[in-house]
Amino acid sequence: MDKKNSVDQAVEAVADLGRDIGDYIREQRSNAQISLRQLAKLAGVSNPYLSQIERGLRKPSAEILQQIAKGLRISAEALYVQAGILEQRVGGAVVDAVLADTELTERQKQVLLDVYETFRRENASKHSADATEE
Amino acid sequence: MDKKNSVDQAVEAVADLGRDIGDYIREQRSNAQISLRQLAKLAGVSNPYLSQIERGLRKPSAEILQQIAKGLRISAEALYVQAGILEQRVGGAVVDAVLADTELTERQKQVLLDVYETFRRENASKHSADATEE
DNA sequence: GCACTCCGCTTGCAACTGCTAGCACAGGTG
DNA sequence: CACCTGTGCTAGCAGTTGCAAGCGGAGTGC
Repeated sequence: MDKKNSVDQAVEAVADLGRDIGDYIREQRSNAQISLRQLAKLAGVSNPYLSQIERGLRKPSAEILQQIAKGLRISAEALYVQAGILEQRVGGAVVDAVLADTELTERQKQVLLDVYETFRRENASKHSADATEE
Repeated sequence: MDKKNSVDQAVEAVADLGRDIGDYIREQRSNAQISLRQLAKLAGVSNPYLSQIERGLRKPSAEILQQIAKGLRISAEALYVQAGILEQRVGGAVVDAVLADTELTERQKQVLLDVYETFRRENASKHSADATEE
């Protein structure tokens, strides 16, 4: 019984993953205000396939994600993260990378990290404001 | 004739890509001094398939690469770069981290990377000036 | 000789990926 | 009305991916 529930949950989790990347792509496409066919053309993939991806029916390869990212004018990495291919390391991948960068002075590092934190704060408060309005 | 040569070259280029990741995996495995079967077991993929990958006969998905990376105890990103899924960007770690950060908008990412590149350019010219004095 | 373990590889197959042809619907034009 | 363009989706298919079963070879111990 417990094992069955565990398998069911795993299946649902996988299905959710497909929906995650599909929802994300649809959202970005909506933000860009282009139709499914337009994005498919920009990305160089077939529009039925893009439709299936958005609805979580198919799981695209990294190459297809790369093409979709190009069509959306966003980084492929962002799509990889949504697809679970690339890890989004919480709390500090950017911080770590900046601090470790030997081509920057310490002062420049601080400036960069200040800008980064400012952006993050802006996005966090905008996110809270959205939640408050709803 | 020209078109045929162009197609041939494209085919060879694709085959080379397969050999690139395959050679790289074999090399890492050799460094780790483990057999193909041992790595396959550690990675959780079938050993015939791993063999085919190493010989460039098959093109593994990102998920399989992730598993192989785990078995080799190396980062998945290193394999993605070899497979052409991920770009190895100049100034890599910072750029990669910024692009993959889902808490930033695409515009903020560009701003941050612009600042970063500006700093690096400053340091590069300062570095050249130092070299000239020496 | 035999049986066993390890090695890397071949083969055939099921499931999956990405595509083409085409559908139904909505809106606009003459 | 017919025709056109645009929209997102269905269905069937060819090619690809990843696997299991099994092979031949090498080495070891009885």
